[in-house]
Amino acid sequence: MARISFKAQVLQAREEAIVASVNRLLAEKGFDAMTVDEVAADVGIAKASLYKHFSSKEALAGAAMIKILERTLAFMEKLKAEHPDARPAEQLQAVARWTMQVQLAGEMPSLPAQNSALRASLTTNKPYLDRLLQVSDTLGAWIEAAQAAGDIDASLAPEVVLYTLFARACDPVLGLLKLSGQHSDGQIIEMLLSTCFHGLAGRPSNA
Amino acid sequence: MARISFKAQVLQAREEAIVASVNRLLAEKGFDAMTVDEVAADVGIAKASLYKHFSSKEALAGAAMIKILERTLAFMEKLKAEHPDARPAEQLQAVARWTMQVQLAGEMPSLPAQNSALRASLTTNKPYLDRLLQVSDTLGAWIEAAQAAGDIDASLAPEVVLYTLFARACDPVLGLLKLSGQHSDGQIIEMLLSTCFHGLAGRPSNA
DNA sequence: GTCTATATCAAGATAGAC
DNA sequence: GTCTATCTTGATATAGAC
Repeated sequence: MARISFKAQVLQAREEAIVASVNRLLAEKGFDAMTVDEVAADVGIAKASLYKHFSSKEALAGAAMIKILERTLAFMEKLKAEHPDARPAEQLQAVARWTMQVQLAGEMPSLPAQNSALRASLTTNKPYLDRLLQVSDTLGAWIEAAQAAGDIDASLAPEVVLYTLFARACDPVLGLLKLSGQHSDGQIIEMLLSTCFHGLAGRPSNA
Repeated sequence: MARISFKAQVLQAREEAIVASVNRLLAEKGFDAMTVDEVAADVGIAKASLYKHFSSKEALAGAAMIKILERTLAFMEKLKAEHPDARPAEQLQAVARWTMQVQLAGEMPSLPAQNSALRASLTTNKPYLDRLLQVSDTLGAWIEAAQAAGDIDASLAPEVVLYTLFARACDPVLGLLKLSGQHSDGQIIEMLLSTCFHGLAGRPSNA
């Protein structure tokens, strides 16, 4: 591992602090409501300094997305290592549970599906696209294996399953339930996991 | 029914045209990306004229939401009239299918969950709140009946089911699948309905 | 690379004539 | 109520000194 100068370490730490702030603000208010002034104030530096590190608001969001994708990849690697013999469907459920926990912790950045400037920026952000592809590939392999094993509905197109898992990772339902304050975090997660994998109808009882 | 002057009819027709434009733009680009200039241009009137009808951008969105809630209420009334003996779970599924069709038709306005100015405006918009409550009450009654009948998982809090149905009515997954172009509208709806009511795991086969 | 101060611009809202 | 022209604001981004 190459030695890194002290100066570079400070720089890197600053960038990590920026990304952490962006991540939190994206989770809390979303991309459109987040302002660059807020980010700068939160980090404790001047806005112009922010722009020395990241060239645009979109680049900030991209960095936050890269970070969460890397956390996701790390979690999936840990799953593979710790439960090498788990059924693919169990791995998928573990990932879904983890994304909900991240969401409950206020650490899941969620981007608007429709902002075109942001989309344009992300689709030319290679580091982001690489990690997105890597996450999709790992999940895709588990999905197909789970379908072959009969644990995930084989009549569903794999991309439907994949998109659904991504969508549930930032589903507004979780935030609404949390806001209503009538259930514990654990209850919320178990109910949403159940609706995700077994639907509103639930597992049929043997009547 | 009171007679309405010709002038008032023209006015009303104009307002309906405005709401229709807003509805389409909200469905297409979302609240934040929609501009009042666009709405005015789409309707074919000056922006200042728009503001004679609606006092703010938030009020425009409110009018569109009222419209879609009224369409929803009308659909549910029709369901009750035409299928008085249907199981509550079937009614719920029919509503979910209908909302997906509306979404596929590009007629489902979707508002950001986090925009605070918009939320503040809607929470003081009585006509909107009234209709929202009415829709929620009808759905809530069906949900509890379906749980009693064993067709909806009784271990789920009713509000989880309600929020989930609302969320699936503007789920981004549908738009993504439509965009990918690999499935017909009918296939998309059936797959998403299945994941909604029977989950990613699907109905267990009798192995 | 950090700061203060400023340019620039898009978009919500309004003035005032007709 | 409709228009054209304008006001105002908030937010992205940058200039230029240190």
